[in-house]
Amino acid sequence: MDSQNHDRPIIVQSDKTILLEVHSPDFNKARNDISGFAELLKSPEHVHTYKLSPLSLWNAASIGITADDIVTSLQYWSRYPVPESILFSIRDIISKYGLISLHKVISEEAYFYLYIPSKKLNLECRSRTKVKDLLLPVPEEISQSSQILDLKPDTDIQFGFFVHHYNRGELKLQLMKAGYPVDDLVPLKKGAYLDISFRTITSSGYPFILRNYQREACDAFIGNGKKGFGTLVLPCGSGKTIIGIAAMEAFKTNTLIVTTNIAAVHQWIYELLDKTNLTKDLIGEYSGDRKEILPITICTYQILTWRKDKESDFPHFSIFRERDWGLILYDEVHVLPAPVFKVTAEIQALSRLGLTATLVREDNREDEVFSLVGPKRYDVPWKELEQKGWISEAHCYEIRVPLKQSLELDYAIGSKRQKYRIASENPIKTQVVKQLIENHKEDYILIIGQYLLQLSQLAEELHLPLITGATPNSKREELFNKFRKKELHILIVSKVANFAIDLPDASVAIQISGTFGSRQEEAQRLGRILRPKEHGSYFYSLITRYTSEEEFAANRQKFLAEQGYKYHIEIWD
DNA sequence: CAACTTGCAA
DNA sequence: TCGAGTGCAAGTTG
Repeated sequence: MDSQNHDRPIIVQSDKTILLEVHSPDFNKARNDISGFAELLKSPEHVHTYKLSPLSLWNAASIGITADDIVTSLQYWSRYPVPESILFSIRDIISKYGLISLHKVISEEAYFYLYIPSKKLNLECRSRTKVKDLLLPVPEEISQSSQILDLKPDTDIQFGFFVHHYNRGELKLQLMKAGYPVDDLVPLKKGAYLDISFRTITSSGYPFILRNYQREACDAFIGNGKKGFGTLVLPCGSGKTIIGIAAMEAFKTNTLIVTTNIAAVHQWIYELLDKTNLTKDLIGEYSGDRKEILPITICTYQILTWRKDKESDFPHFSIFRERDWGLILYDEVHVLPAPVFKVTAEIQALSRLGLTATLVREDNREDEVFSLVGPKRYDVPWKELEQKGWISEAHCYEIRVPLKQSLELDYAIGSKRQKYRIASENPIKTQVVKQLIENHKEDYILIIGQYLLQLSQLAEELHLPLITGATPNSKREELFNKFRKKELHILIVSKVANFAIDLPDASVAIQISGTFGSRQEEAQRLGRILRPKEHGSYFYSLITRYTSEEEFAANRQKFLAEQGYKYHIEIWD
């Protein structure tokens, strides 16, 4: 073995994990390479773990990274020889990408042709019931490849099948689960024309120009040879909405935008009015309050999936048919609910763009997003954004606090859940909060917590205003405005912080208790709170030492590290 | 009929 | 599992 390899930063193991040494001088370069084709599993202080999965490899393949590129990169950074089985597996998985393809049949509307290159693959498809059920024999009158669009002349079509157009999504999903992601080459429907273009000066009076990476992301989606569907992964604060609007400008068509909540609906409307030539009469809100369907319509995922009871169908799905849409935008596509996938015929026929900060889903359904919305087309390199000053450095501190002595007995005898709650509500945290407030006298601070009781006690003790779900909108706005006008510089907020888009900007966030639930979402919202600041942002997480709270904290680190945050651990005595 | 409150779902 | 929060619809009120 070559001894000079010893300062290389990664170790590739035969279980498909990659270990990356954080303190290596090549850490950043190696990480930028690896993250293009491997998923981050965990990221504690010294060694980060990545994994090569079919999905991560196919995402890489979809933006033109080849098996050779990946092999070269692994061998370049690897300390020890890369296991032969890994190299084989990478080539094998990548070779399956786009092996099977879906085509339009000339003068045939109801069926598509599924191209399968070999007898062996044909048998493999037929051996899987869920795939087989969707396949139909190719009728005899279709005997030549010239009757099928986008096939090379004289391609052997004997191993292929016919597929009903409404099974388009389901078929892609099932074949992806079988290990063969389909290359969907059926031309997408063009929607009705709509004149939409960016203003050079926004309505609010600022000059507006698309940033380079925003243009690049948009081009990666619509550009040369792209198929008009896919997902863009963008860090928080990089201007997802703007990139979505750039795609709309390029398509110039009736567009349906699906978002997570009402606040986001309003945010989109605001941005569209501010930055494009679109007028109010062209932009509709389809929500519980209003049911407008206009050339640009924005709705929530929830209204789409609403139904009277489990037996009835989804009445609002009709929105997909009510206009001649040409583009569907999925905001925060990683939360796309399963039922929306069911309207596959309508959705699969249209151009579609997913926007997200992370492709990770806690239910492991990211493969469904991949096959039904589209693969990752662009990943904004956050390091570059940081260098160019579009996003600022964020410092994360985990402060470990001892448990208050009088609670030790309760903790010892409590159930798992009680333990977690006792640790979370540890009153010693209050002292730390006081100290942090002292340290950040000049900064704007949000204190975030999970339990209302804990929050209201803290609010009372420190004489600070508190916002929870029960706080009426008028009161929220009043406090937010004071905060924005700098009349107020500390605010305590409950889980509303997870959802409210209009949360004011702060440069410091102190989390005094966190949720068991979706950590990925939490990290994402925190990313939103900590928007770029001149002197960087600070995020403090208070954790009670030697309690179950530490496990939760360890798990969350990876999401923060994924966002590119640096992480420090401090002990409080 | 707009502005609420209430109950439900996921 | 629980706690807190959301959005939707339908009912109630001035």
